[in-house]
Amino acid sequence: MTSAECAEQKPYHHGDLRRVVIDTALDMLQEQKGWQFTLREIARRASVSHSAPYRHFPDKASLLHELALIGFDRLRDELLAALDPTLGAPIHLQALAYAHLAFGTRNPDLYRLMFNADAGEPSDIHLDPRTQAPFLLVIDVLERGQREGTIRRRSALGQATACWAHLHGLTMLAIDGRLVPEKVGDHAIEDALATLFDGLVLGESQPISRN
Amino acid sequence: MTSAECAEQKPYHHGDLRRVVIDTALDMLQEQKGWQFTLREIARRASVSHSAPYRHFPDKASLLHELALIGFDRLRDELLAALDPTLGAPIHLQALAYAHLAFGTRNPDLYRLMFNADAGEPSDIHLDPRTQAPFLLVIDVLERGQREGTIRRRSALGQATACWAHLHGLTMLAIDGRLVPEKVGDHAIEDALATLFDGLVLGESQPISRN
DNA sequence: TGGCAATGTAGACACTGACAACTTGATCTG
DNA sequence: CAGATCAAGTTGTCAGTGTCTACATTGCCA
Repeated sequence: MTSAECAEQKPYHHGDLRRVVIDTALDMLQEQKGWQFTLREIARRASVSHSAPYRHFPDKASLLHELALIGFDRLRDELLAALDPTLGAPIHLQALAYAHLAFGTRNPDLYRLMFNADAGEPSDIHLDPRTQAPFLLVIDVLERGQREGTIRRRSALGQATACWAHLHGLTMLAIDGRLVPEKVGDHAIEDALATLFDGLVLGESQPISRN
Repeated sequence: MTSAECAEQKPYHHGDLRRVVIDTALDMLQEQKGWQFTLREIARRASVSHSAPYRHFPDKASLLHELALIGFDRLRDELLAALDPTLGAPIHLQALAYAHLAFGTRNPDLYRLMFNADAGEPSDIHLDPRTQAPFLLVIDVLERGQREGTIRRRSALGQATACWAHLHGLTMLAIDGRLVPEKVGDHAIEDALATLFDGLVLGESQPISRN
């Protein structure tokens, strides 16, 4: 029985505008190319005056900041969902890799927003624990693999950075349509991941390739 | 004896405006954060009317496109300068890696612009031969290394994609200030590259670490 | 009951990208 | 050498944007 039920005449106060602004912005990120959506368009879609969103976000940059943090939450959730403790570390890493790629491919503009740290903020976003969660996940799996003897013994932090960079780069290239088959082959992603795992996994246990 | 010499009163026609627009835009990319410079600011700096640049670029996106292509030219030049045919493939790759990183670090916003393919164009930029040149360089070195027996035998295309992704990701993370030591260790870049080379280089010849 | 703080509205300002119409001047042709 | 032509630069204009200020509405608490 919320007040939003009598849709005949909308009440003066929206009641849940902050959430609606965020949801609308996320929708527009999915639709549009680039995150050059406008606050006024968001207000229009929410049937609210053009400056109402400013009651909830001091400026556009802070909305972008919030969206990026939500993106990291979602990425962490999707990586968590891909975890299966019964599997060994190498397969585990592969599942994480494909989950990461899938997330980026499904939310290209949100993904770009998360990592660009543009939008005016001095990229202090990367110090937020919410952005660190996915990284810590990878470190855990690597350390477990080193204890199991399936992962090459090196600084897990360095290996995690390597995974992070590799996956991030691959995702960006995929998002930007840079992995066109004529240039990079038909199995670019699998091949690139194979080289990453060549550097991580001990022994000849090649990661299973997707078909 | 150009007409630009009598600076007392500037002539009606600038004479070299296209180049000046590009150079000014490149300057602003270096100064500012983000490529949200304005065409009008460029015109102001060039002491030219606000719509003069439109005689040389149909819109802002096409200027960004041109800037990105110039960026790829410069990246190719810097990678070429790092090449030394007397060296073996592994060291060679390491030199390319550091050159790539240096380029991105020195021109962060230009680098981001090159890869974002945002700005409205449908990312057809990646089909331009000018953007392919750096990629082909890496393939050459990898194929040579495979013939020499210093590089693991795999699809060179896939390995090149792996290098490309790894380097791109690492550069982006570095540019975005994501590799803060508290999170990722003091030797994040060296460590991450070590894992890449673990996956590429045959035998125990570890790449020389920078100190 | 009254007032206050949160939330929404209306209006304004400077700025931007883009377009149209006009001006200038070099260059080419008869 | 006169004059057309056309690239290149100018002013003016328009819709749209982010952001600020002043005002309106309303739920809630003393």
